[in-house]
Amino acid sequence: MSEEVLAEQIATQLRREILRGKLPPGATIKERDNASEMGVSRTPLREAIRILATEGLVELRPARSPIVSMPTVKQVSDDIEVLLAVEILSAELACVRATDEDIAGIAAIQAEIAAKFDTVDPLDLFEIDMNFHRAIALAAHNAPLADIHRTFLGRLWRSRFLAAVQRRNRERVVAHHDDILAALQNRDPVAIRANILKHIGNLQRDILSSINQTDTADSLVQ
Amino acid sequence: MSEEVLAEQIATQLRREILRGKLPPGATIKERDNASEMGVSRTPLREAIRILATEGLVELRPARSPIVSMPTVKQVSDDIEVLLAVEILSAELACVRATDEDIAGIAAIQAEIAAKFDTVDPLDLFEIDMNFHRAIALAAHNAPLADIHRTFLGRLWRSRFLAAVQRRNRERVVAHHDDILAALQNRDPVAIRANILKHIGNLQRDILSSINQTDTADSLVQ
DNA sequence: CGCACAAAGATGGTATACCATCTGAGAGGA
DNA sequence: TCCTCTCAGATGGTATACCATCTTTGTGCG
Repeated sequence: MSEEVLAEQIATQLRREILRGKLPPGATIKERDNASEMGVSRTPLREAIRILATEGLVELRPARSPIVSMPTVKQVSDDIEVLLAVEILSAELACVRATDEDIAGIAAIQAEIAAKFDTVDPLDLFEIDMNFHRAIALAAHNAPLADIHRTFLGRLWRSRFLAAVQRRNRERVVAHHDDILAALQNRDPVAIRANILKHIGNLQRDILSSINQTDTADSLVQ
Repeated sequence: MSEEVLAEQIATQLRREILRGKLPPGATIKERDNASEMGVSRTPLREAIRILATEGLVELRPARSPIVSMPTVKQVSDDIEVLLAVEILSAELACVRATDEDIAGIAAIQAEIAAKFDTVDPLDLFEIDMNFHRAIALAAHNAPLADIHRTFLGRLWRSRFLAAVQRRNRERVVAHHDDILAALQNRDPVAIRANILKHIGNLQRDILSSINQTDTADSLVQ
């Protein structure tokens, strides 16, 4: 038994494979095959699948193999709707509750994004961008709210990534983050709401146009 | 194999026992004991515990027995904060997206509450009250949002119940629901936001005063 | 008398074997 | 030729046995 529970490790590995596209939407995850492939038994693999199911990354079907989620446009749109509300609430709360250290940490992440934007690979940049938003959610000092935020960020990870590689706009992203950061530093809930709304609103538009371009049906396919 | 997956049945039963207080906060749930007691094996019981853990009703501890959650005031307060935001967003969306059937169903539930308020037992009334709020969340036609709502309603169930039996105010509850329903029927997002805020704001006050009265420490104990 | 260490029991984590159900292919009849 | 029924393989659900670790208690030494 290593440092972490096996099911968590498996979930982490599967999550990466799903988000990176190695396990494309629609792929089945057979308990026996994947378990033997990863060198573990079915029990922890099964538990890992349940974890990913609560995160919305895989879909359980009664008496059938679970499949990697293949969200419809409606589902993606709903997820964005929730993410937007959660980000706004988190940011507003952060204006009140964030410590100076919280804000300094967020500013550091933003500086890192600005510095590395043109040099680092998109995947890694994406992780940093995610950290920016995660840090704001954490600065709200509301644990369940941060949990929801993490869940929906993960659920939208793939859609966001597909949209981002297709529409890479340094000025806009950096400027938006600057606006958000400035509002937080001024502890101005009204301004931060407007800035988040603008930022995620663009995200929504990008994702939906990305889906429409890459796919004619109503589902995201690999 | 019966109509539903065993783990779900076990989760439902355990959930009821927790919410009804048969399994008080702080109680340990030993896999072997509870499994043999319920006549099932450890595997599905274990899975049920994980389900309840994602709902926040039980708390997993590494290499220890899971315990029924014993939320602190801070945790309850955070949960209410999320519930409030989710209810407001749901209600606003419902003003736009609810079908006439949705609204009629909600009105019917409200009528049932008003009719049964003084006759039915608090536990059953509570279920109906929960249905009222659930119905509004469902009328937003955003599945993940409704999931979050259900989760936090469940998480706060016990706190709300303890507060409700202690402070039973027919006029206020019915009037609040009437206001919310009227705003929905008028499809007035601004009014419904104000009315939900008032309703849940009272809930928050009641719960916190209830905790302070029944417990001097910072946790909810049986 | 008290503290520390060790051993045994308890308990969650993992592996595996068995069972019920679903799917799909193939054979047989209309 | 096509439909249907049956059977075998596949696959998820469940039970159980084993393992690692933690807790607790008791004993022995200081």
